Amino acid sequence: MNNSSGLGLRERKRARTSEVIHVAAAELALERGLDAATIEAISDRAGVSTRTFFNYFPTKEDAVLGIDEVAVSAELDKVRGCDGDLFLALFDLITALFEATGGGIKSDLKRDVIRKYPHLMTRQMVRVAELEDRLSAIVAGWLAKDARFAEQTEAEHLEAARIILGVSLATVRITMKKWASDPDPATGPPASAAPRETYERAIATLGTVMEKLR
Amino acid sequence: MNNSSGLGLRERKRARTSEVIHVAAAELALERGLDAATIEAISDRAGVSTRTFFNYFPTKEDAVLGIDEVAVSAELDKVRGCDGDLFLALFDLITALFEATGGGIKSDLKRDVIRKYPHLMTRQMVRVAELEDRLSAIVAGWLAKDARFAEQTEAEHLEAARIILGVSLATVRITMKKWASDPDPATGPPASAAPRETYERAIATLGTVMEKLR
DNA sequence: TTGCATTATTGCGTGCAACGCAAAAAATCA
DNA sequence: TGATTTTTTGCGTTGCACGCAATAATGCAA
Repeated sequence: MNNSSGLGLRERKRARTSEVIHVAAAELALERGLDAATIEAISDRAGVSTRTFFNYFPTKEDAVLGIDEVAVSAELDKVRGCDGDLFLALFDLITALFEATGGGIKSDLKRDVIRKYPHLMTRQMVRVAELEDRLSAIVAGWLAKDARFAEQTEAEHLEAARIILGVSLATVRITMKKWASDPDPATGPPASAAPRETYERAIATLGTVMEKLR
Repeated sequence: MNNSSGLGLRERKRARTSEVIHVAAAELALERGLDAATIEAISDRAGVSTRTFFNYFPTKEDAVLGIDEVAVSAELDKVRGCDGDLFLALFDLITALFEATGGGIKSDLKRDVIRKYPHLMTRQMVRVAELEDRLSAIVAGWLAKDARFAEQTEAEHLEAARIILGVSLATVRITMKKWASDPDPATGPPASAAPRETYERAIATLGTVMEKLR
């Protein structure tokens, strides 16, 4: 480790290659369509062999979305508290997982490609849902430190955490789908603010619905 | 239409073939594993060509689960009211979609195969989620006839319906996952009662959580 | 019952995804 | 520099998904 970033050359190069492949995949999907963006074409543009492609991404869709398993896992390992609203904290965590990879142009690309192929959002959600165990453990940790859940057992915390997580994921999915189907916001305001508010209102709606339906 | 079932011979034969393929797929998956249950092997056992396989199911997993698009659509077209608890009515609707196809041995097969390969449950949920628009329209209809939502606009009904649907799907998924990971219930009591109660308790938990977290 | 129209089945061929394996290339370290 | 470890790559294999056109089965009408 003789450099400034704390990462060896190998790791940096690996991250860079991952990004190159992702960008190639996403751009190709935007330019010529998802079907035409074949793995061979993506690999060509990225300047790697098709075999190397699979050393970085298990599926084409993962490459288009730029899902970097290592980065996602690292993001999960960050210790997070929950100071304010639990649902909002969870929203931030989930969206952080979406964008885990370091960023750069990627966010915009990802947004465009999901806009064009909304089913990728579902894919993305499924991927996050696969982290269910780790995520619900985090939420359970939050509950354990929350005075309002002090009287509950650890098992009950986990139970509640799973439900909260599932509900949040569903709500994020709805939120993002709406966001993706919206007409372009004219590149005006910070595009990332809107979904968070939409999500917040959706949770509020859920609150009143639960109240009325019991 | 000169028979008792109201279906022509063609339709009956089609339904039968669909079932034969599904059973072959599920049994093979149970006997030799999901990977070994190749489309060629399934088709062989079902006595059809591999090409015919794709005339009935778009993917191998759909065949294993026995997802009959026609039957699902028919199930959706049944008019359903919501007399009692809305969440429970939604649970019944969703699980009815799961089992849509007419049944027979299928339910047991399906249960076993999902037990063995839980990720198929996620697949199943994704399939149902693809019906989001039609399902949320149904729920919105229920809300429209509900006195407690009388003051809301149609758009608000649809908005709330989407959220309710998403939450229910998530909860069903959690419920079914738990059910699938449970040890065999010794073939004792009606196995279908348990998930419904588990779901009911989960919704109740969500209610108290929402109360505490606002 | 027979002939016609419709629909289903099948074989063939294509393209692509995914991955195992071992050789070659590159990066790290001593 | 030379040895070690990791990465990249080429090659080959298997299986999924489907288009197309020929063939077979079925339903319908005369």
